[in-house]
Amino acid sequence: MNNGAKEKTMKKVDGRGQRSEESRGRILNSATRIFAKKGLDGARIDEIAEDAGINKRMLYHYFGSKEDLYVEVLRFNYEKIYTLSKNAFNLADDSKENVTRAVRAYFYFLAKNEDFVRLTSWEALNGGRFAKKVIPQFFDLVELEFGDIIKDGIKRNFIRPDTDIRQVIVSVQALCLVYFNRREIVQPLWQEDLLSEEMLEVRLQHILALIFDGIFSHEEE
Amino acid sequence: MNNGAKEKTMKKVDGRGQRSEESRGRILNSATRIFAKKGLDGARIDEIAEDAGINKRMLYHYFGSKEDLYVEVLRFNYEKIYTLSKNAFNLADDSKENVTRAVRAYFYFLAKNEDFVRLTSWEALNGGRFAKKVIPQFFDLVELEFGDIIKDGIKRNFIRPDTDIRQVIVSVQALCLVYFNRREIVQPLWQEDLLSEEMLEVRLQHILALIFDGIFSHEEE
DNA sequence: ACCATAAGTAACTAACTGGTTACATACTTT
DNA sequence: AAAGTATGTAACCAGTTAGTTACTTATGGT
Repeated sequence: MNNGAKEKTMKKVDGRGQRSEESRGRILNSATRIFAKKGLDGARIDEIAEDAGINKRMLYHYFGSKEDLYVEVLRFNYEKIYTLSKNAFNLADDSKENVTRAVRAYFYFLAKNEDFVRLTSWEALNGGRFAKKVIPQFFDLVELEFGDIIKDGIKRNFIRPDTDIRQVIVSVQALCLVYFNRREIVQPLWQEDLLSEEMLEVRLQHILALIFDGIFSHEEE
Repeated sequence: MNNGAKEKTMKKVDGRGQRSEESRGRILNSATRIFAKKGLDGARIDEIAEDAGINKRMLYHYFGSKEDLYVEVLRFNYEKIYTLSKNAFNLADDSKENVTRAVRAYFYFLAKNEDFVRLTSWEALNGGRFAKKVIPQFFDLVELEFGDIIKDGIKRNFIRPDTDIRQVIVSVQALCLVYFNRREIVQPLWQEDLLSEEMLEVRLQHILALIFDGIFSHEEE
């Protein structure tokens, strides 16, 4: 419904159409930040409108309702990681390199998109009620691409044949996500900046070491 | 403040004192369930009061405010895992057995206390703002005990000496937590009951395999 | 029996929230 | 320039929420 109106205004390159697109964009960005920070319940429409420098009337004009806006925010952000998986998850000859690159890409994507981490965390807590409405393939897509990398690794005998791919995918997600998800709780205990270049790399190397020595075939034991 | 009133009523074994303790307990249980399900913002005081079969007036009498009740709920639930770490985290001679037992205890505690998983997840999303107020040692305690197990493993040469203990603790938490945290999102994709005895054991064994082959010294590679 | 107090009830309020409406202005097309 | 539409504003509404108040009932000590 909003998409229809959007397209109609889109064809105007200048003037009102452009301004409406700008407004939509500003709302989406503000809403992303505020929904990420406070969740669907905690976020206030008035706050989003004010932050976007737009009137509440216009916000409802563009997005219909709070929940609809929230869903649009999810779509807007999920598209980012969808793009990531299409670009960074390639199948080369070196299995170890494939996994490393995919995990690194995923890890640094999360590091640089805290809003995304938080949005998905809120979603997890309400059972993916809204995420399901938007791009239901999303979760699959990234996982499928990563799954292919693992499968290929098994075929090439770099990864143990009895590896449970689904479990590995959940584990990789877990190892990356929780670091950012619980950052604010861990930070005061560690007394270090978990987002510094060094600490990020330490964490990533730890994750890779854990994964590889777990899933790669060993000669011994 | 409430503790004072509580103690005063406690000394009566029967009658008013007992009933007030019962009421407090019922409120705490209802609040745990509802806060876990909907979070601090989503939960409604009226809903909690009704669920506890008590008047809202009394709820405020016992707990002062919504936030105070929330904090009490956190304390009430954190004490459970504190007890766990004291009972299940023992140092025996077999390092592998120590780690296995601790991880298993932690994993099954989470499996059987979904409210706890959700409460801590909500807390992670608001930066542990309220958790910090209650038992600030909590997070440390479990981690310290587990850290000791790892340290002991290193001393006994079962675990690589260059192991970053903090990273391992976060990773263990991650591998266990995310399975339950994202259960509702993973479930429709896997089309299996993630909480069935079999699936729980599959996940636990996967976690243990991943951890051990990561942190235990190998002869090769 | 009586009284002080704890436990409980229901109705209320002041503030706030998501959502709406009546109205004004700016821009584009013809 | 007229007309139509996109964009914007502010006041408003109905429902909800956390928290309160005035009042009643039950209990235990004396």
